[in-house]
Amino acid sequence: MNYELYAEVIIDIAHEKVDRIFHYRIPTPLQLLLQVGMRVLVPFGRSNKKIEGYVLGITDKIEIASTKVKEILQIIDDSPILSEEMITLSKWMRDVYQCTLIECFHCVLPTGIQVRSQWIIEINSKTISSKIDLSSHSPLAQSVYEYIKKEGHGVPLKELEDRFGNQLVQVLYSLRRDKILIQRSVPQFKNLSKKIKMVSLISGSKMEQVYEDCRKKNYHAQVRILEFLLRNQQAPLLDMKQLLQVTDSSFRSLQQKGVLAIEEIEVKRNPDLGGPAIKDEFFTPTQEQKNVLQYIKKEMQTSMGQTILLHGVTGSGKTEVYLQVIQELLKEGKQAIVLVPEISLTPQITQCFIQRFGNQVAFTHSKLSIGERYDQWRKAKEGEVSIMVGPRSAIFTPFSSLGLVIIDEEHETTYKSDTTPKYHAREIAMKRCELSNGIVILGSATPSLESYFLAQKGVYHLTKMDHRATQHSLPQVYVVDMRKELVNGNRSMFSKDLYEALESNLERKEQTILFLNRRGHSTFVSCRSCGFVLKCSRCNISYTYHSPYASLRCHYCGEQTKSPRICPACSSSYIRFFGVGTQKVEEEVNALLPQARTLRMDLDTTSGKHGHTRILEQFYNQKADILIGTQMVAKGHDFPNVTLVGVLAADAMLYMEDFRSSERSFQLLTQVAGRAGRGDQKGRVYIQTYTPEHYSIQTAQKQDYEAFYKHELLYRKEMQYPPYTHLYSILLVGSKEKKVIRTSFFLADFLKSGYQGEIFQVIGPSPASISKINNEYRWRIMIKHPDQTLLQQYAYNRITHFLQKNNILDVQIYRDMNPLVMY
DNA sequence: AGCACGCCGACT
DNA sequence: GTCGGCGTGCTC
Repeated sequence: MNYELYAEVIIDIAHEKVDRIFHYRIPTPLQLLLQVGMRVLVPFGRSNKKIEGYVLGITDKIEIASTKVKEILQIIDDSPILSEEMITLSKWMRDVYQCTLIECFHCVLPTGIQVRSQWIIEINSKTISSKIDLSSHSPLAQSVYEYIKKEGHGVPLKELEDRFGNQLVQVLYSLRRDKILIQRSVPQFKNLSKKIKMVSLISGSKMEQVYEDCRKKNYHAQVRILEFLLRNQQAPLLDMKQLLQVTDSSFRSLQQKGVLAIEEIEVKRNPDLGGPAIKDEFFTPTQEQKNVLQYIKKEMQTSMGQTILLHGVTGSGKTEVYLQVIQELLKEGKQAIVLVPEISLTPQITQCFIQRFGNQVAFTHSKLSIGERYDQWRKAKEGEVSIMVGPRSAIFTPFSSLGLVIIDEEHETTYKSDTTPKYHAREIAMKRCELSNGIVILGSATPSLESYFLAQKGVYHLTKMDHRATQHSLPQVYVVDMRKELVNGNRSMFSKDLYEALESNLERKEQTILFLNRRGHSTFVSCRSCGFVLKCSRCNISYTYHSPYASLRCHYCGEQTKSPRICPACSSSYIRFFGVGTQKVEEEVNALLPQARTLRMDLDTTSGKHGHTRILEQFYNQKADILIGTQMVAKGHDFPNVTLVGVLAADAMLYMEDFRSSERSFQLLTQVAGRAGRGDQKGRVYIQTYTPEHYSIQTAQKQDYEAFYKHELLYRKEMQYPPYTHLYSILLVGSKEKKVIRTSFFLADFLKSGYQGEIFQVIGPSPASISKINNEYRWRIMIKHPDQTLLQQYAYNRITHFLQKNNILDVQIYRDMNPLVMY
């Protein structure tokens, strides 16, 4: 049977205009091999550039002229990279997040596998050299030609561009038109898998002879190798060299004698988790945990596709519940994904899973290399593991029968992607579990308002744990009014109470965490003479002063300059530093309590692969008394000897222009407070604030989620914010300010005038809260409507229409359904 | 997106 | 009269 078959291919170019199926003829030898979900290499466009594509279907009829159809060049992998389920999920994502299908594929697949091709320019061998006439070409063309000729082979276009500058394009065009040069597209395949050399014996009678021979001649190294292999059959070459203290030459000579084989085999990497080692304890569940477990197990059997919100106070032992639920799930031969905000910050929870389930667990995190992550992904795909622990992106782990997704600390904003598609891991989890009949467990001590609201309405099922699993109750929380400290003449960053607590904690040899949500030394630098504030030249944001090297840094674009001694505006020398950051806190602690050993943990001290681990390990092993840090110290750590937590400036995030700022503050305060008193001693928490009456602080002090929830919900209802409505955010970005502004107004008017019947509230345009980043101006438009689907559709239709009608140049338009952070 | 081709102004 | 700028349109 020999008839034409065509593949329906999505081309790997992220643009709406090519976000559709292209047909390619399947060459006969590939017809039996090609499957849906595979990657193929295809020629694309007028220049037949070799581009990778994804096969979404195989068909025998096409509606376009068959003369236009090109042929698949080759299959890239030996099996489909996308399962049917992942294709379905990607298509759903494309519709919901309003992006291209290829962007969804990139999101669903591990990074670094993409095949990109390079242009190679070479001399056209079909043109006889005597006939080449360069006289009509420019001198530049002649030197380009000479250069390629001298190289003797094709030269990458990039190399020519670097060498000959921007006039090259025209020159190449005319040389190619005259058939003197040709360009060739060369794909660059990446090999992410790791190969190691494996040594093994070749069985046969020769072996004994060689062994005896080596012994007689006192070839100790070779004897050791042979004896080792007789015991172990095979082993990695590198390990053997180290273990037996032998060199390559011994292996080579054994290889020559024909008794030893060295072959390259593919291995999957086992990355380091890092973090302090913890002891494995199997907890007998408390009564509360038992109840929750029973509840979840019942749900697992009866209501598939369900989402359960597990609201458990800090220290209530959610991890143990997760572990036992998974235990149950594994019995059924299903797999689980466990999402955590960021593993390199909290390796402990991951360790719990590894200790309990051993090599059935794979994990990923941001500090793994691309190859390491790729191997973890393949372990899941090939069924070697049943549990994946990781951040947001781990939600796309390719398990074949996903039974459970756990999202720990579900309120964390890191679960929302900040690049297209702007998905929330919770939404993906729910969709995947709908497709595979699994259940989702959202766990948090401080659930997001949206989730709790849905749980109250019965959309999610709610289950609670109100008590700590250890014998000790929640820590005692004190709110300190910093206004009174000021009145009493205390101008230091520590209140009297916190300072005394710090001192006594030091004496008792108990540990302390000091939390401040700002890194650097001083948060802004200004001139006291003229009021000039030093700002980043590329961003509309003030510089942060960093004390080592007296540098000014922009926390948005990373720009760094030396701190000036005189004011750039008025030349006075009254440059002063304001606002406290973690560096300054550390300095102050060292000055006031010189006997205290301090550690600082923020973005500046945690660079490198094991940056976090080093600090956490030191603190865990009590090599320091006080840990000073930003957000990262607040999250999920378990330090039994910490009995005191100080929050230096609780107001810092309370008054940002984001309707979620109260919620963020409450969550953060509750989480930090939860770090205290996790061991045998009762914990104390001091919250320093200038607005002690604020409900976020009041409710956090009492650790009263319900009270906070009720108060915040009223505010949201009054202001018509989520969860009572949905927001659609449009961000316009470009380097030409006037164009960005004009387009913003134009688009806003277009959105305001487009609806019939339904009313869509359009807010803006207005400058984004950071109105310039990296020399790009940012404006924002919001649309509000209570119905998410209607809002989504309206925004999509109007924007699409707008883009069709107007040719928008120099302005990028980013959209986000229900943004979590207001930029 | 990324490429090729086309149409127009600033030069020999 | 040509070179080289960018605008325009297409991609199985």
